Amino acid sequence: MIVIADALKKRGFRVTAPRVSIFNVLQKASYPMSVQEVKMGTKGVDTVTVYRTLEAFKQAGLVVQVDLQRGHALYELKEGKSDHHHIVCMSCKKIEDFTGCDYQPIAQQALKKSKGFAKIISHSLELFGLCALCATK
Amino acid sequence: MIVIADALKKRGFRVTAPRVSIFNVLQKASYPMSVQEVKMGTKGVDTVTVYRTLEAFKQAGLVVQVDLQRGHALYELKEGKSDHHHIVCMSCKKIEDFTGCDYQPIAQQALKKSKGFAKIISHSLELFGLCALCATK
DNA sequence: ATTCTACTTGCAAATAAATTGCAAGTAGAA
DNA sequence: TTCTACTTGCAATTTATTTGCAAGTAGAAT
Repeated sequence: MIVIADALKKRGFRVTAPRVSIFNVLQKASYPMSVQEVKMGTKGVDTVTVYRTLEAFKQAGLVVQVDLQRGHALYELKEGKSDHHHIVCMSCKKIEDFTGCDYQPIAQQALKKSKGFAKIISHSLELFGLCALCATK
Repeated sequence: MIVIADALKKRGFRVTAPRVSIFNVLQKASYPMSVQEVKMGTKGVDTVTVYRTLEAFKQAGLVVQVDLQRGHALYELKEGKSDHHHIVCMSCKKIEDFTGCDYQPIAQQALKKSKGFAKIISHSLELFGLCALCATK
């Protein structure tokens, strides 16, 4: 359990109401959220502030951006469950987490074979398919 | 080498100038392109047509959408090199391909462990890091 | 070759996503 | 308590994507 104020201070962020609120919203979420959803979750934080805060949190490594081929980005706390990814139903958009992405060897090999890359910092991996319900339709 | 007209007909698409043009642009590209880039590559195809065509090609399995955490989607031909992915420089945006993503076991295991998914159709995997040049700055 | 129709396209306009500038507000160091 | 650099909200842009519709046309049928 991350103590919000500490997490913010540790990274040089000021502890402000909008940031705490956004952090809390993300912490309660059980799936990656859109900017709009995060905004709804707070009480009155401006959309722009949500954008800026999520971007800052992302830079700081507090938050991860998730792209699920929708028209907009999603965000979730990195928190403890560091290296999990998502299975997404292409029909109903349901999202489930999965773990067991052993990407280190893949990343290392890719790095070695690459022509001009020095280091890998993060990765994204998402699976797209059909949930049991949508598969029968 | 895909014969454009055949590829289109085989999937029930009419062979039209915009489609052939868009296909050609993608075929010449050495990296995933944005809608705007594709449009620039053609001579006068409307932006909306590019959107619609890319979406149709994607549904048909001709084209793959790539999300690199920019504000917009990128597209590239699926073509022969089926299962390649990208290493992206977070600083200068340089893109390089890599292969060797053995995702089948990961996908199978994720599917098995999942609560309600029936099948996996596609996946995305991107590596984010720094190229040699940007890493020194 | 001509006809006909369903599929396509371009244009205009709407909707949605993300960014920028700036003045006012405030957390936290001094 | 003071002061300043960091933050925020609001307005306005810019960029991305979608939708409606009339006009155009590929390709099947004749």
